Amino acid sequence: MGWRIPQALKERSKLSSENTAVDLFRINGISSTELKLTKSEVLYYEGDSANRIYIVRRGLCFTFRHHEDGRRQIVDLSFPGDLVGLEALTQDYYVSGFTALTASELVAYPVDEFTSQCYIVPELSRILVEYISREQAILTRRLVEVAHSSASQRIAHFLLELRARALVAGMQALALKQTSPGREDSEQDFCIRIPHAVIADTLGLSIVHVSRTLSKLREQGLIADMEDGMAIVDLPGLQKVADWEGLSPWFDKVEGRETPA
Amino acid sequence: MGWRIPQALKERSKLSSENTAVDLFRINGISSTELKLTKSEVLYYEGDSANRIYIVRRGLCFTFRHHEDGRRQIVDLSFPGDLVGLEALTQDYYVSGFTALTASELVAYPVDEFTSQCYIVPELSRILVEYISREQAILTRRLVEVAHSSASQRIAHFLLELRARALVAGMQALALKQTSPGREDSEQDFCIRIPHAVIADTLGLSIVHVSRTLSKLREQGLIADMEDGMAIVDLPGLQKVADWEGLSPWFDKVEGRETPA
DNA sequence: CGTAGCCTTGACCGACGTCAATGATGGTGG
DNA sequence: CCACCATCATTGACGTCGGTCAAGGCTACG
Repeated sequence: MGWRIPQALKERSKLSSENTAVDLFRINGISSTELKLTKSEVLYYEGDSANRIYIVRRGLCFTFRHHEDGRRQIVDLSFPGDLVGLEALTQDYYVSGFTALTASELVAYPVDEFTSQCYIVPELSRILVEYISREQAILTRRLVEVAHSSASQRIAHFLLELRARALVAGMQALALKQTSPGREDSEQDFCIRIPHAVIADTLGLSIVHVSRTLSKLREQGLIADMEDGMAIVDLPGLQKVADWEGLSPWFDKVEGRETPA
Repeated sequence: MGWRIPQALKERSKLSSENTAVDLFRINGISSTELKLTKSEVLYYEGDSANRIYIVRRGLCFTFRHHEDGRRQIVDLSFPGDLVGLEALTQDYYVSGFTALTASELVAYPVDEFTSQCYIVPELSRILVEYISREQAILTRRLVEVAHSSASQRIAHFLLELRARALVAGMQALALKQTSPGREDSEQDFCIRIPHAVIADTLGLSIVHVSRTLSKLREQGLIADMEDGMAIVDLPGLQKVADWEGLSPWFDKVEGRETPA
């Protein structure tokens, strides 16, 4: 029952598109509306009629659903550049709600204008498929994580994902600031400020346990409290705990035994 | 903190396409190859180079990934009519593996032929987006489920999902047969035969606990052992335990309180 | 008859949830 | 400037759901 090393796995997608979604929508004459959300403001709820698609320009938001017991599951965070509300393409009502974690700016596109174009313009189809696939990869990953990992692993992974996505989105830090200018990725790294409740609801843990687990990571010297949030102090160490493989969900180890059905 | 009743929620997708995927692919001249899988045969592993897309014609299969500790997570089951391996559209290597639960027949399409067409032919784009969205809905749902539900709820829900998807796919039962001809949905209903290990790996539970939980459901008179698998005896009862809302993930109750960030 | 899967059951234990009390912080209005 | 309150974080005590280990049974199959 050994580990089989697959071919080298590439980070980049086959379908890299040069234009951003925003550009594409503009080029194709889809009308846009700017809008702002204040912290904690809800853009739409589960069950609201779905008639718009959005792109986040600034700020940090998230998509959520509610369990019947009233508890909240955060399905995914949205960073600047992310597409939001794609459910509107295939459904009449949103299945998830969407709200702002920090004050945010979005652009809204009417979905009917969108659908009339999106299947005709190859570029748009492509960006859609690509984007939904990416979302799906993140979701799948999170599913595996929530189903099989310990609290420390989940949290470590979550912090790394936050960092990676924020960097991709061009944020130097998360609703916050960089610790000391000039540092890159050595001991003291990235600074994160986010309520424990958000971590808990994303990873399916209780707030209390998130607090305890963060304390443990702190004791282990992996993260530290800064004046404006927590910082990743030992990036390699945290990556080891989280079994980090990069933002893309590629595996660098694959089990090669016969798979019992 | 009351429940807000949203607008009536519809089951149907906005983008209902009359042609099946198989028809569409044929019409657009994409070359196809038939292939068979024996029980437990693996079609591809995580890390294999991704150059084909498949459609399941007969049998029951599933997509899996491995956790670094060697444990298996089943990401989704595939029923006849389901598209498989769409990761090939956006990535060079499969991120998940795919294998047959029962002897199965598939059709394979080369992905390069596919990509040259799929963004140009609106019908194809549409079916893609629609399909991936559907997959994503199931995934999201499962995430919420795994994160927040008890073992009985997860299992009850899983059984109902199996039943619903099998019926959609036109299977009268699951690798099996209908119990007594003439019954519809009264006391004795649908018959399911599936290894406990599959349930466990799908829902993130141990085999032992799956066994225990099924026993409990049996004691409660919700399911029963038949000579060729288990049958759902009390459908409404099971739906109540699972908090079943139908195959589509629409909520019929939405919490309307302000959402704390 | 022996072996290999798969299911079941019991004993035990640990990770995580719940409840509750206490602090730290920061914004707001008087 | 301070009192007040809301939000968020922390910590302890305690309970439980579900994992692990191990043994035993059932069926299928060579």
